[in-house]
Amino acid sequence: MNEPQRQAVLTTEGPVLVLAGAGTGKTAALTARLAHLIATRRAWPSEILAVTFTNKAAREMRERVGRLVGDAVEGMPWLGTFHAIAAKMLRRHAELVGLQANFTILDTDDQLRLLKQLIAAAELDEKRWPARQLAGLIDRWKNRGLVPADLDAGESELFANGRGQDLYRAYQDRLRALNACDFGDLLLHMLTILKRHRDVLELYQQRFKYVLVDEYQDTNSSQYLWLRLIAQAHKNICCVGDDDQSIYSWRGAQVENILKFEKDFPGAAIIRLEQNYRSTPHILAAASAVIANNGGRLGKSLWTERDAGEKVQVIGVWDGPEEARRIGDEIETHRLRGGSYDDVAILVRAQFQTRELEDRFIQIGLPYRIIGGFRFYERAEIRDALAYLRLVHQPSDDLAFERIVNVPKRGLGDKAVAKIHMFARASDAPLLHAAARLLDTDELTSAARRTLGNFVTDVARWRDRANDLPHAELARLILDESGYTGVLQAEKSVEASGRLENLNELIRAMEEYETLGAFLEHVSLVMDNDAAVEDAKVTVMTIHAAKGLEFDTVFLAGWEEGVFPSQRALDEGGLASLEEERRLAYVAITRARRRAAILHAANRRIYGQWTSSIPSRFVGELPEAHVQAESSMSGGESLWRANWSEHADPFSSVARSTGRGPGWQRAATTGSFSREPARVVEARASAVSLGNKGRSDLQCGMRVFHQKFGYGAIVEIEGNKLEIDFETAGRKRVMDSFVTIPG
DNA sequence: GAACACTATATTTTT
DNA sequence: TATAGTGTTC
Repeated sequence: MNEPQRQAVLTTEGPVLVLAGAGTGKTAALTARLAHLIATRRAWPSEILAVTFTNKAAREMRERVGRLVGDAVEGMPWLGTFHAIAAKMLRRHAELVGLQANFTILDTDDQLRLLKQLIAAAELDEKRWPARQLAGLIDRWKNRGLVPADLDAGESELFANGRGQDLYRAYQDRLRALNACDFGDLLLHMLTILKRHRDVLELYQQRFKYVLVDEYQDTNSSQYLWLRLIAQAHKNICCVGDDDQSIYSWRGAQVENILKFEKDFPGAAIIRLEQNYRSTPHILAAASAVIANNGGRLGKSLWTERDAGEKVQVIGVWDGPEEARRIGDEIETHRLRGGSYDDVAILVRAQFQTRELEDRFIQIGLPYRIIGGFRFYERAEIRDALAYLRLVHQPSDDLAFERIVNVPKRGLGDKAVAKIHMFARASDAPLLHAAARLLDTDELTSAARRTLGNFVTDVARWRDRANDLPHAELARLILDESGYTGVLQAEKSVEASGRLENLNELIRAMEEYETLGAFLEHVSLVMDNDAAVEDAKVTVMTIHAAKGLEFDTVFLAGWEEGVFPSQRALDEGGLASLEEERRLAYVAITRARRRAAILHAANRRIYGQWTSSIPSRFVGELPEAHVQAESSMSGGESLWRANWSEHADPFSSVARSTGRGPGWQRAATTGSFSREPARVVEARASAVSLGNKGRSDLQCGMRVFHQKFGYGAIVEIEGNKLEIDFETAGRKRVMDSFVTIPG
């Protein structure tokens, strides 16, 4: 351990802020600190609160602490994610916010369905006021620690002409009636309890002699308030983070939390971890130069003792497919030199960029894995199976009931369900109870009555069996008896067998848990499924997903204005977003141990439209001394320049009138464009916001004129890209907007 | 309730 | 371009 790391471990008393740059051995210091606290008997494992953001981080920390202190850890009951810990606490005090201890934790899908119902009930047009938007707003309010009563008119105004507050309140009432809460509530409810009930607050304040927070720059307001309350008594709080790696502000994270730590905890010790053990000097220099363009940083300067290694590569290519081809080639070369696929990651800004890579990798048979996208517990069949289990576990889980009452199809359509709803509302009972009672009436058709009767008795029987059957067995029984597996088996498609396989996997996963309740809790808090160790593969993922990881070789694809930095982020958040994008660039570069290659394409298909683009401003911010640039475009750099020459710029007239939101303007005037003439800045704005459709006046075989290459015949037309056999320059690919029809 | 046509829409994502 | 969600028809 180096000196600052030792300090981070040994400064046990009082508030401590550890500013840990990328790759500086943060986790090692953190786990050593925990082990130290335990080994020196400063606290029992149960007296330490250690929070992380992801399950993965929590798992890793638990393992590493275990390795240092052995079984004495006994699991550390209060080491976990914010949400897991808050859920654990909330189950003990649920009645203080009107919930029962066995409350359900809803996921986004349930949440959305519920909100849709509420929006419909409020007689609002779901088209005009989408549930997703309301979900987003409520989430943001919760992140900020705001309950419905805290909203002012301005906040409420953000949805459906001032009805935001009402809907938020209705949503919370509905959740309470369902004995459920969403993710945000886990923290928000605990916060409410800690504020209102001194005894509970003191209980936790006394218990936790030491508090440790990982990734502090990612905390949102409610997490921050929660922490501050709990740490107030002993004030032994150690927060670890890196303001330069704050990339989750869109999720409510407040970098300010880390920036104002000293104010919140006067006399705090500030420790900087700056020696980097991960990357080469070139990579570090590149990352540092980029991030230096941000204002308001706490400031760190990373250094390393490692040998220089290769410069950071910057590769310009013609279009997206070529980018994928190039990356594929590079990886094969790496492989031929004895490298492993596991060493390599390709990081992208947005999920859609993985498509082209995937296409290419399939084509050349390069083994890859794409991280992100659909997660195991989000698959429809898994959610259906879970809904059955939830309903058996908790008969008042109306959302589960609704989800599966007609899955598989049993002829209980909208009408039947609407009647059950009416009945439930009238008698203030859960849907399952209402359904049972409805059977005694003549409200339903005889067919519906019979099938609903079967369903209700099935559920009752499963509930009975829950007492004597192991829950994995129970799950199997339910899936069989409900006809769910039967339907899939009958289908005989590849997809159906995949689903059956997933269900088997689910049941296998259940076996690892003591009780059904414990399993369901795990599922709602841990949405990812531990992937089995596989063969060597290259990894494709978003930069967000790569945070905290490292790879020998990293390809950073799609560094173009509009893609990265994302135009949308710029439009919405202006300079603040630009800086967050820059932090994202910093995170991206610092993932690499030995080799980083940054790629940008001149043309890219976005939503099916060919779009011209220019290199990301972040490429311009890379320090020349540490970069090796090349361009593979036909015509080389000259064509590149030709694209933006005064004459050929197809956007020069449009740029002045369209395509610039207010956000962009702010970003454009404050960003660092010093290397480029002002006119190019405008071209940048337009290049990404204007799509190009292919021209209708061109045909194969036509003779056309090109500014740079002269006369030639069109060989091929693909969207707005042309392949032209030029009389003097040979075959080139050009954009159709650059050619004219002579005569 | 299945099959089809039409239309709106398109980041980042953990829990 | 692709897809999801909605509406229409039988």
